[in-house]
Amino acid sequence: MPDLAALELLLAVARLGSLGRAAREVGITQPAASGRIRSMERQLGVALVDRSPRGSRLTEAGALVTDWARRIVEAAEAFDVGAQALRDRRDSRLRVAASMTIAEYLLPGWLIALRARLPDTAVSLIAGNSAVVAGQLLGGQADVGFVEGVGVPAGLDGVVVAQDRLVVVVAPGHVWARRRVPLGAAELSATPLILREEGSGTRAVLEAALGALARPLLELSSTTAVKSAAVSGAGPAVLSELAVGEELAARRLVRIPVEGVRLRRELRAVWPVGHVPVGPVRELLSLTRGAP
Amino acid sequence: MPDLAALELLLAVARLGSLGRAAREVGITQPAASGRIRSMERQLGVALVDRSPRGSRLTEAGALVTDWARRIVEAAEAFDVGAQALRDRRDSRLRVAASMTIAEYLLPGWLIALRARLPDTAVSLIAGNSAVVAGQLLGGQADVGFVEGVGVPAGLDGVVVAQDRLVVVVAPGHVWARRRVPLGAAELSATPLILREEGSGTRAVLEAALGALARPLLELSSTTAVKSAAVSGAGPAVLSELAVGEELAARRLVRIPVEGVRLRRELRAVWPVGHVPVGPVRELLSLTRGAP
DNA sequence: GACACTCATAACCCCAGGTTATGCCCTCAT
DNA sequence: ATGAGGGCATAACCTGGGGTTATGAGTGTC
Repeated sequence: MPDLAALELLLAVARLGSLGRAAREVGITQPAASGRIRSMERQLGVALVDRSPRGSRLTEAGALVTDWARRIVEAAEAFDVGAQALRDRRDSRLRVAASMTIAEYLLPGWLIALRARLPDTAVSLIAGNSAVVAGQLLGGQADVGFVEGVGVPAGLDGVVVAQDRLVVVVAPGHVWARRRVPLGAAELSATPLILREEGSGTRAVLEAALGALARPLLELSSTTAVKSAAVSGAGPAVLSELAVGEELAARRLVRIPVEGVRLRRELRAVWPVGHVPVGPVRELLSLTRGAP
Repeated sequence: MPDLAALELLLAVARLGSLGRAAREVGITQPAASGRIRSMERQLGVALVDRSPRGSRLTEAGALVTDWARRIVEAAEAFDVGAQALRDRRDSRLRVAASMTIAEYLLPGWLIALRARLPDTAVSLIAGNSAVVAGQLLGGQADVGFVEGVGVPAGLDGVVVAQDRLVVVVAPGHVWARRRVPLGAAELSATPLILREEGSGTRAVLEAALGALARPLLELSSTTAVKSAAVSGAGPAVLSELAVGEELAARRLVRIPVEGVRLRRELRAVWPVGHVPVGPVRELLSLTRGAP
């Protein structure tokens, strides 16, 4: 498996049309770039770039590989911006406190977009539940927060920035994967499901929407664990749409349509009452408005 | 930036709850794993795992980082399975020929799923346009093909496995990003757009749906180039929904609803007339049925 | 024909990350 | 209590991948 730096180099070559220029962009010398690309081609067993005395162009296979690589590099960029926010807890100009779900799935994308607009704004991130977020804001340790669930914590103002829908998913092998009729509320509430433990946000929403729930098939302590169990065919699970996007795209999970149930919760940006968002906070909010 | 192997190690630690066991799983020794995690914590400036004499558990920050890391590793897995298919052109048991769009966006996911069901089936991939795919199939160099566009090439049978929708997108700063009324066909066809060059599949679909088109704002030669131009605010672009999923999620692009135009094309699995799909081909098709 | 650009090759060098060997800490069973 | 065993850290050592500089060869362009 080639490493991240090599993939970035490949993207640079694709964009700039020359090994040497790509090398300069990623901060290495031309022979180093030449060698890296070659060793990558050896690893993959396919020629990736056509060298010519007046530049380098991607081959067919190279274009394909590059597009796959781009996805890795983009995920790495999200990781990087998130990690940086986690690290820079000191004297950041924009301090964000966010719930886990938001920090995990939405924030990196927002931060990448924010960096495009305000490249020099250092951002710091603290992740925690609603109470933690409220505490950070009221204690003056954060400038803006993001929470999920019903209502705004006391002492805070807020706006809805996104909707989180819960979806019912099963592994592709499950009988439900073949059904074409939407699931009804009655049937859903009568079926044992894979769920988070009692008290979790998603479970609360589900219980509120359905009233009674059948005894869970499995109770697990993290979203990831629920997802893995569902992927491996243990049974149907109910999860945030945000959490299963990749799995649905890759067909590791299949979404089962549901009708007659309202499985949404609001994701809100919040700030202390009276603090009208200005500056970087305002900028960040303008990015999030209308997000999925 | 930590490297891929380190991220995989972190995921293993999260899953197994012990540095030593994680080390064994990824094929290194315990001190090596210990060192890698530590150097990663140094890089990120955050403690990721709580070591105790009876195992290691992720910290809060560690859980967040791990979830971000998981996305990178999953993208890398898709890369890997694709790259392997590209390499193993010799004596593979399942030879797939696919159009670029499908090879790029859908096939890796299918191959991961297929590997879960048939771990020992070597898959090879050839990417090309419809004519290439048809040639490969009729010449006996491929077992199954995937093509986009209207109709099935002569001599082949096929089924629709997915719909590809074209979407209108703009950068978040564009005026259209604020509009709430759907775009009409007339308005769309009167607006200069960023498009692929004449003759490309997506452009053909657009022209078929709209009749006349305004002179393009920009004509570029790859989907990626169109996307980059749109992201950097050059203007509205029309692209396959498959190509812009990430950008929409990360708010680098905003989708503009359109009404009164049918912007779809079918993605089909194809095979030589008479060759009823059996074995691995049948298995692969069962995975793709009903995909987005 | 000189220059400017491409890429490749060769010789050298360094350190990140691996290994083995060992010790400390804690828990649990005898 | 006391060893056995699992879990982690530290230390000393080794290796090779990937970097560097220096140079040459091919192709346009002025």
